[in-house]
Amino acid sequence: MLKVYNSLTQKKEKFVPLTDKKVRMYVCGITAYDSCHLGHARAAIAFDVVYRYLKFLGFQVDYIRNYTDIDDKIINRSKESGMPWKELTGRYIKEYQEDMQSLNVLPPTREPRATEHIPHMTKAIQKLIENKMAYASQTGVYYSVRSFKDYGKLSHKKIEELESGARIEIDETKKDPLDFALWKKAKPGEPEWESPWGKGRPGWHIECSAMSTEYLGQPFDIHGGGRDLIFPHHENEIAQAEGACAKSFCKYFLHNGFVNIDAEKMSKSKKNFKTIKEVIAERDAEVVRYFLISAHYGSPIDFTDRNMKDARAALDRYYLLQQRLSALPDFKSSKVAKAESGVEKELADSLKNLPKRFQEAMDEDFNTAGALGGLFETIRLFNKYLDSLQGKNPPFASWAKSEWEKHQKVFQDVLGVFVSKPETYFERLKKIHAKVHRVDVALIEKKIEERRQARHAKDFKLGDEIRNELLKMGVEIKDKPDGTTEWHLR
RNA sequence: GGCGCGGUAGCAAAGGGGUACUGCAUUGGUCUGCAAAACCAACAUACGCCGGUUCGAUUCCGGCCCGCGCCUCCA
Repeated sequence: MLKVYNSLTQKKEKFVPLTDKKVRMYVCGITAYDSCHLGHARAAIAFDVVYRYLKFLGFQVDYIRNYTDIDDKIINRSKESGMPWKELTGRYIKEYQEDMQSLNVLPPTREPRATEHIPHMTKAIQKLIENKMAYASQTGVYYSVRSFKDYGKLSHKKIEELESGARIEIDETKKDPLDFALWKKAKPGEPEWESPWGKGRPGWHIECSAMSTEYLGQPFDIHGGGRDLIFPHHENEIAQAEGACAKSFCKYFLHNGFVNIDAEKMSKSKKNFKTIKEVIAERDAEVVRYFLISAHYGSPIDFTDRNMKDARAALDRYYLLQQRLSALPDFKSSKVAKAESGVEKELADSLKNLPKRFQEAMDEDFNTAGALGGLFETIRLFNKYLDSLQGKNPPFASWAKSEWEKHQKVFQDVLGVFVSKPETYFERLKKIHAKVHRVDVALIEKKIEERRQARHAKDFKLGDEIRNELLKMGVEIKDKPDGTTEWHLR
């Protein structure tokens, strides 16, 4: 039974979709005016895992993730750069999609853009005006926050408290400082669309309530996004959707935690961000994805060199086992091989329990960290078994391998990691690290060849000297039984 | 000031009323010409502090301290 932490109720609740076997989910995407950073990657991956797990559970999932392709930041950036807004947003949407592909994030069912849904938004605004929840002024149309009695139910804030803390805004024709814009009238030279209140553009919040309800209906099941969107963005979406048609907006609100740098939130305004492209180039996309799912999606996660190295080490451990396993014969028989020795029984049990343990963890609000814990326990036992193998009971060996591979499929499908061939993975990392640490691969290989010759001539002293020399360069070597030597960078 | 999230070993991170999944690091060992990898063993006098409930709490309740976040755009 899947349970999810619902920000609305502040509790972990049983997940029961509104329509049997169907899940309708909307996640706030990006504002396309600049390159995306790790924080955006985290949100995307968090909900990608939600999407994948729901599908794994057999739900038919309708997953919408939007692009904000018009707003003040876009207009400003367009002015600064001289690039037309449409070209600008097109460029960054494309870049985002490339980033998502490298991170193995599945495309949602639909990725609507705000500017393609202006008529729906104006219709929604009209409805709000009719319901006396909104009013037009000289500068645009505003939502009257006080007219919505449930305002604050998501962020658990009270209007009076907001009032006292509200910052003073200049040049507003709002009736109340808390009211927010549904429609902004265009200033000369700004992008504009027709509306009953004059040419202009939609406010930020209306796009999400309009597009989500257009594609998913009202109410729908899951609304996701970063924690920073709880207020005011999601709070305002609720006010708009429920103010317009007196039906509940969405059943479960899920929010992901931030990526921190030095224990502080990564963000554009603090200028302490790392773009997705940068991090992928420096540490590998699969390592980045592993890192981001190694903690629960709702908690903060600290981006540090050490944490990234740990993530890489864990993934290395996984692929090292895969490499060992490739030497085992494939499973041919249809009969389940019997575990004989103690280690075999231990491994067989662990393999048997792995899917259960995986699902139990994932059922607890998508606990990816817990799921990985179970996997690594099996990895340890598999290594132990392989160490004690000595060619006994080969049917069990190949059966265990096939069981393992069967379960890997689930991890790959749901978590989106462990998807490479071991050789490809190590090759990729070798290249990245050689580049990042500026080491000369040709030189390393030359040294290794020198060492091979020295060892062949039984000159172990020279061989060890070369090995130490390489170690000083950060190169670690591994002599394989077949006489070849592998290397990797520390 | 209001609201929210969190504080688990050297680091990271699960768990959860009956004495702690996992990854990295450290120490000793097995293996290896030596290494590396792997495996074995050791490593938290009990999970921020103080009270309460309980036969029993790190896990529940209350208070406190500390960190982070939102209250302006933000994944």
